Amino acid sequence: MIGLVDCNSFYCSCERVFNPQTRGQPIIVLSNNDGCAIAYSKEAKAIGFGQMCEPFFEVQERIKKHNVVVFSSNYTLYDDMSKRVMAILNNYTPNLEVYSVDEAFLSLDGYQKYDLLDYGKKIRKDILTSTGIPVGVGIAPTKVLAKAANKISKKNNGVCVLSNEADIDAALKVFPVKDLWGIGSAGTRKLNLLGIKTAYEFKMYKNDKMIQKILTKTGREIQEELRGVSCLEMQQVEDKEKIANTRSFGKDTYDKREIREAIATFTTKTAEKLRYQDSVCFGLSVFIHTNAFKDIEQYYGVATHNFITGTSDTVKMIKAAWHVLDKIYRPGLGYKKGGVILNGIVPKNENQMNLFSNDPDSSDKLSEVIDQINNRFGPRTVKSAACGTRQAWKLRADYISKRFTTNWNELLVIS
DNA sequence: TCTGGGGTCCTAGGACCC
DNA sequence: TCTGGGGTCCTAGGACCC
Repeated sequence: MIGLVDCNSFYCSCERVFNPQTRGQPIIVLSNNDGCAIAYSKEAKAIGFGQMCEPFFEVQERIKKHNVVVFSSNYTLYDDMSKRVMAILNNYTPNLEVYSVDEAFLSLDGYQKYDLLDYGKKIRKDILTSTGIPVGVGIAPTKVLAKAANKISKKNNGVCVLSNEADIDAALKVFPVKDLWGIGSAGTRKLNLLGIKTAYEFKMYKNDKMIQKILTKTGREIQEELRGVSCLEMQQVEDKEKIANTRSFGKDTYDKREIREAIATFTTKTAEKLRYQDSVCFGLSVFIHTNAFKDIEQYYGVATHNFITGTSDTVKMIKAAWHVLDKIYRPGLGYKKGGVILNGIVPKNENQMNLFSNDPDSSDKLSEVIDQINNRFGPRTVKSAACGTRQAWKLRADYISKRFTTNWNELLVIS
């Protein structure tokens, strides 16, 4: 059996832990740059919010009208709360797969001898009392079914166990196919054309070749999982194959120097993430983008630099990124978005050395020391001057909460 | 005025090789 | 007039997830 534990309205719940006066009030959390609403508490959903990434300025009126509490996103806080939740879950299974910041799969093989409903309730209570975060627990024979059980649990006291065929079929008969994990809008449209509306109809649909054709291997696996055949194994934490840092700028930016600073900053962050997983990269792509929401001529510039040997050296990577930027930059345009994406990522100890290269990462030690300082004294205590000091391109965060759990200066004060 | 960010997997089709 | 066949590797783009 597999369990899926998922935090309810995770970002909102994190904010609420440190702002208990918001209990019972609708909360929304905004995306980077305060651009869109991306998370809603259940009270906010109840009064009609819930559309993913609805532009903030379009919902302003309704926010005022309903007295909705608004927060900018505070990823430092959410990441730390996530770690706390996962640490607790680790006590309940020998094999935990952290699937995202707010959910995890638990292998429960051999746990059939326990009352799984009780087990789910216990997990739920433990996390709530230890962290203040409410969660839903779904338990079933496969990942896809556990996901479905989890969704059902939210209307069902927070725990749902689907263990035998009859219970599973009864649940699937009233489960819309569009709510299945892995079936998005395109897949839903195609399945509807075949007359498939519920998860049960999908499970029973006999023409496997047709499913393979319209939904590829992914869709076939979902179908098998509905039938109780496990196709999606528990995964180990693996190194990332791509590392990105991309941002919308606070305003349209015409100044190339500002864009150079932004690109240097993005590169610095990707390099840090790269070193954190002990890897090097062979490719570094840079893109810049005009404002897609404006009725102006659009330009999307993108190009890649390939390194001869893998690197994770910030200085070398910024040089490369700037070189790419020079190639794609077109003067006279207002840029709204930019980013850096690393690819060709391999573990550092598998790095191919080039026989003729006379260009070792001289600053391996340097990067290491910078990482140590920044770990100890806070992010970007030391950084390359290329990142600039003014950072005029920076994004907005007008409603940011404090980093209650990770910064001594921002602890919650109770008076 | 204001419109997110970071990932994964799969497939088709091009480039290349013999 | 007629213009191989089969294989691998790589990448762009679509779909999906949170």
